[in-house]
Amino acid sequence: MAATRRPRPHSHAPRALEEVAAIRSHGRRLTRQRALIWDALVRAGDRHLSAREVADAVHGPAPELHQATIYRALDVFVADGLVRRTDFGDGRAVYELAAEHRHHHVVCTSCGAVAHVHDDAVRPALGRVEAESGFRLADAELTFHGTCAACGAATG
Amino acid sequence: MAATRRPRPHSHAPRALEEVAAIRSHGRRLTRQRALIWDALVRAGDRHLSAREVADAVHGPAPELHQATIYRALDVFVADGLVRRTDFGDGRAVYELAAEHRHHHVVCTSCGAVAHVHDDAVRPALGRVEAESGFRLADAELTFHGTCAACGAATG
DNA sequence: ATTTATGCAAACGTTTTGCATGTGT
DNA sequence: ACACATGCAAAACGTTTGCATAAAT
Repeated sequence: MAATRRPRPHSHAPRALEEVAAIRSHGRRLTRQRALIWDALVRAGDRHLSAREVADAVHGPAPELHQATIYRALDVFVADGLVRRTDFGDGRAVYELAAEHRHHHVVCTSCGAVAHVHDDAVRPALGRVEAESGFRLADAELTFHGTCAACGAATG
Repeated sequence: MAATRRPRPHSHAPRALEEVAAIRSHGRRLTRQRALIWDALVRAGDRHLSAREVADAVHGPAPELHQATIYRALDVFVADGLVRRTDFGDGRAVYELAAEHRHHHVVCTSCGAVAHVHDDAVRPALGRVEAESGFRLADAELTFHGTCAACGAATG
């Protein structure tokens, strides 16, 4: 399959030292693949990416980078607290840098659109839920499901 | 909502006419399989069941009842508004009668335990989220993720 | 040198689908 | 009689895993 694949000598944008440090934070090894995956998340900013979208972003520079490697890298990042994983519960799960501001999501059950919600709109409720359930929700992220304005107008 | 709210006996009574009517509500056909699946949900009360648990419950009386049929029946019930489906976002999805009181769930990310949360603990937040996002969350159900008391104690 | 990470393929569990047969209405 | 529902097997889906190889420390 891969005829001539030569290992690119450390490619394009100079990676910031802090990012390297972050990946290495828990004694992990800095590999070309992890750097690429990390870069994809950095470039995405506060737009979360699915595992598939990470693959798309990364397959330009490294077409042979396997999806399994992406899952493993993302798992590591999540385990190290560098990346946040959100499962929308409709078959989609997405990843974004933990450094982004904490926020919550609203997903349109009709068209799948996703919007962000500020934490302060939600925090008081978290306290009440903690009190009632005895669970700790310290850094909980919520995913709301509803109907977006566009779909509401169309259907309603 | 039913006009006459009879105190639901915990036991499973002979199939009530209202239940038959419910299944038929949208011109659906009342089949043996659907009746069994429905009964499983009724017997479960406010304990939600996974698709697999419905299968287990139903395979006593009808061992040949195929899992695909269960998914199709549950889809129909959900489409007709008789059953509520909740996807916990950790690979588990569960079903319960829509007639049960509306409530929300807290899932322990460590052990998977699930607790219920009353709607009034949460409703004010829903309004704020609606305002901020422009989404409509009328009958939204939330799934919170956190650490249950037992796991919190164990881990520190 | 040692340990960890990768590529690959294969396995996984859940859900969906095409099609022939069977059943409620 | 007819449309609809079922059983079955097979496929789709996203994700995980075992293992030999490769690369980072």
